[in-house]
Amino acid sequence: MISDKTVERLSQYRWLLEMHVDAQTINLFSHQLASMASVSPAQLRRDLMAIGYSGSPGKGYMVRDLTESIGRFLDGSKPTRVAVVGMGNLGRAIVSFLSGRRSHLKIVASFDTDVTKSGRVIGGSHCYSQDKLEEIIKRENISVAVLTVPSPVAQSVAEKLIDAGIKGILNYAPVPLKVPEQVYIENRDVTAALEKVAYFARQTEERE
Amino acid sequence: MISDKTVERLSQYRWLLEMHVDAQTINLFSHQLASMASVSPAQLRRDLMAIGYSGSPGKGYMVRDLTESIGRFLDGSKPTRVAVVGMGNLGRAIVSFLSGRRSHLKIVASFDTDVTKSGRVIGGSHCYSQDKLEEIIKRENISVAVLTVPSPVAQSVAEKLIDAGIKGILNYAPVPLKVPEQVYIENRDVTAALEKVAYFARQTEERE
DNA sequence: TTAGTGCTGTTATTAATTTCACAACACCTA
DNA sequence: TAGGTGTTGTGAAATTAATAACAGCACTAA
Ligand SMILES: NC(=O)c1ccc[n+]([C@@H]2O[C@H](COP(=O)([O-])OP(=O)(O)OC[C@H]3O[C@@H](n4cnc5c(N)ncnc54)[C@H](O)[C@@H]3O)[C@@H](O)[C@H]2O)c1
Ligand SMILES: NC(=O)c1ccc[n+]([C@@H]2O[C@H](COP(=O)([O-])OP(=O)(O)OC[C@H]3O[C@@H](n4cnc5c(N)ncnc54)[C@H](O)[C@@H]3O)[C@@H](O)[C@H]2O)c1
Repeated sequence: MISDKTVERLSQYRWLLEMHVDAQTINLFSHQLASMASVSPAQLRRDLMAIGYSGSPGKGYMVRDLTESIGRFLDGSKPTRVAVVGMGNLGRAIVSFLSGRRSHLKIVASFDTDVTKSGRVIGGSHCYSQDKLEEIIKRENISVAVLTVPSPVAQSVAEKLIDAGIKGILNYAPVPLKVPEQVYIENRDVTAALEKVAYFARQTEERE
Repeated sequence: MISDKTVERLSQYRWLLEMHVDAQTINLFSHQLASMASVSPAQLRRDLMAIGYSGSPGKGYMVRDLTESIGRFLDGSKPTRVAVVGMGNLGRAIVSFLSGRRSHLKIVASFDTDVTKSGRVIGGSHCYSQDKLEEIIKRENISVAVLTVPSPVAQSVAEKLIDAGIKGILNYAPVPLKVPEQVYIENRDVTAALEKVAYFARQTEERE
């Protein structure tokens, strides 16, 4: 089984390969890509070992080939269909950011209880009323949701999503969701992240 | 030295204590708070040990007291002054979300190169022109920055921030910043997070 | 061809983090 | 008082993650 951390780093390696390697570079050494990603060369080689990719000594890794290998591993055969639930400030920012990006992550719908938001097209995808949630998720075969609703309703909305068949949730509400273990949850609590940064920033200040 | 993970969990414990514990509850057992946070009781006890807090057997932890202990540990003596750089969709969402929250994290300024954004008050804090960055950061004694600028400029903006004296950065641009090691960086790459969720969601789908 | 160089893949080692397990303690009840 | 129950704090064990180390290969140059 492959780890959490490894998957996240693979995603980053691919992004670097696609965005930060110029077209004429056809191969790269582990220390080069590792340094772009701020990880150790050993770590990078180990991550690639996990997906069964091999470079060649003296030659390194073929950029095109490696990019595709990571893609095959991360993306699977068909695009992942994604919904964003809660089209407030954050939800809209995420939709507009992700729309028309990576073709294998498709934002196909969004949901909101607020009638001034639902029924419109926001950031390139249709925003539906929350009542339609189960229907649309099943019909559109959506497997992943981004949850950006106010925290008091996050748990109950998550349960509706899971009942409707969602298999993974990227949760921005600062509540640790309680879900059955087959559902994968990734929590992104902004306040906790900022408090962490503030704590360590103060540590370095005080060390002076 | 206290770990990364522990600090993040402490922040979460505090949030739960403040928001999810009703006023008449005066004490809690480790298994109760642990279950709210979805961690093991042993983990919780160990985290509290790290900050030198002690409960009492049979009684558990005093809610008020524990909340304050975590606060003393995380917050330090004075509020942390924070700036948001790049007032696009995401920057504005974060500012409006954080303004008027936790009093020890103060958003005191924001910055943008776009003249239609700078010079105004956005989400309760003044948005300055990017030219003023160094001046304001020094004058306002800002130690932490949230970075929400387009990724091609993220590295150069980060360097300006560090020159101006910033000690910690919460980075939303999907580039791994290269910075001197005294500066604490927390990367929040939305795409990588979503790809990770999509990957594990697919795993559970295929396991069926 | 042969020796040399510099890389990869993988095993071994070390480090970090989490969980286990249990003595010691507080409190309740009789 | 004494015995029972249920919790904490923490050393030890287990697990997980990261780093180091190195054999072996590919290529170069003489
Ligand atoms: N804005 C940020 O930067 C930010 C940062 C961190 C965390 N968050 C969290 O993300 C969540 C949303 O933040 P926001 O700033 O976008 O808030 P917001 O109030 O702007 O948006 C919330 C949206 O959810 C909708 N909504 C409410 N109940 C709903 C339901 N039951 N089903 C579907 N939609 C529902 C509302 O109509 C609204 O449009 C909150 O939990 C917040 O704590 C936001
Ligand atoms: N919107 C999202 O949900 C989201 C999610 C993940 C990551 N991101 C990342 O966050 C960043 C911002 O995203 P966004 O959607 O808010 O984009 P955006 O284009 O809406 O906002 C970017 C803002 O930065 C400003 N800017 C440009 N150059 C600047 C400079 N040198 N100094 C200061 N300000 C500058 C622009 O004027 C603009 O207001 C991007 O790197 C993006 O990849 C956004």
